[in-house]
Amino acid sequence: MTRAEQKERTRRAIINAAFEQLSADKSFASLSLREVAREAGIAPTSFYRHFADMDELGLTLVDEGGLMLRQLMRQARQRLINNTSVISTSVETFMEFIMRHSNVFRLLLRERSGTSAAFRSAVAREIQHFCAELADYLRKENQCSAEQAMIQAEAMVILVFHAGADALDASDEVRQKITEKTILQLRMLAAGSQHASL
Amino acid sequence: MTRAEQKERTRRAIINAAFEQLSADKSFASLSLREVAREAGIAPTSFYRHFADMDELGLTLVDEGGLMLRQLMRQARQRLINNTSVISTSVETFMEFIMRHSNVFRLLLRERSGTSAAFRSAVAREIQHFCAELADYLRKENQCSAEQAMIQAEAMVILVFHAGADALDASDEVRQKITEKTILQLRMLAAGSQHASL
DNA sequence: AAATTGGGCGTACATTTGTAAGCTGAAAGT
DNA sequence: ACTTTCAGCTTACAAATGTACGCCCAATTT
Repeated sequence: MTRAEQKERTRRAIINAAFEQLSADKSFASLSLREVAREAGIAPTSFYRHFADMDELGLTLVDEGGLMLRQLMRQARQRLINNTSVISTSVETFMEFIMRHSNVFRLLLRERSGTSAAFRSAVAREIQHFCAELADYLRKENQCSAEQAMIQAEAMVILVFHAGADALDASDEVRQKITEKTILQLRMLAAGSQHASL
Repeated sequence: MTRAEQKERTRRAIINAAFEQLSADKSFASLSLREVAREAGIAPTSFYRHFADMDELGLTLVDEGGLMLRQLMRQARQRLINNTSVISTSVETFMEFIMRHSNVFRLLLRERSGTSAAFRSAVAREIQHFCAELADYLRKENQCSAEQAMIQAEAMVILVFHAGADALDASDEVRQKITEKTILQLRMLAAGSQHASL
């Protein structure tokens, strides 16, 4: 095995260890370098061969999380071909995502309002991608102004994100309720955005 | 000075010290018992005379924060007498609140998706009060079903909260933009909720 | 073949943390 | 006047943390 390969491998081990330890009761901030190193199976000081500090690791995690989100979006758009309702398909796809990758979602959710400005803007950037693509879709669909579309898209993303946060801790049954509620909220927004007098 | 008075006084000192230390770069979770005690001007172990642990203090802070929120709501309703637009008055009042008590707002914002289930549900409860009162208002105003009103109210509160989070770090100018955007979003919701076919 | 590089390790240290144990002195109760 | 109560203090300790320093040895380069 080549040296670069091995290095990449332990780098992944660190990243995976970090994701692994994130949970409902464990935020990234409460993660210690030593804990991550332990989980990754390396000595604490070896951590520095890959990241300058925990912040650098954290930003990497946020980037990866954002990447996964964008993949999710593509997936949702593919589903649209076979399904008429944009809104319900999107919300349901999102719910599947947060269940499958709850740790990733929790990271983004928390660091969005976390203590590190770098983290906050990193998450904001990822969400912005999300909004921009949705706005683009809305503008084409509804033939409204780009600004109007963006404002609507942002509201939609906020609502869906929040619904995801609630759904994380909920039972299957409650999560279904939340999904329906969110769909209704998005439809309110969609209907209202068509109104001339705002 | 009576003994009970003195005890209450240091209790307040602890609470105030905790609020004082919350900031953009310091969450409650990253607050240590010793730090708070130092700021409050007492010995670390004296902390235990007032709270069993940091969690108990944190829940107290959340309660106080919720109380302040409800006071804010009353204030907004009083302003309504002299002003026609419910939505813009409410959003503007909210923005004033988060600027004046940014530490309090940050606490609620973060612990809403924090690592402690007790904190999360405490914050959720406070926000629920907010929603319930708003829903009541909407129901009377729009003569819609209680359920519909609640769904709309929740969406509104989520959007306003999120706008507040963005506004915290923003300049006066940007904050104004955010305020206008949020008002527009709420109007979309209000207009859309009147649509029969959802 | 020899020299260099670099990932991983063990040791070590200064800090910070939560909290246990026990003392003190003034307020409150008798 | 006495005893009791109790908020606050000092001291003490074990645990955990970030990270500096230097060694090792296999992959790479020369």
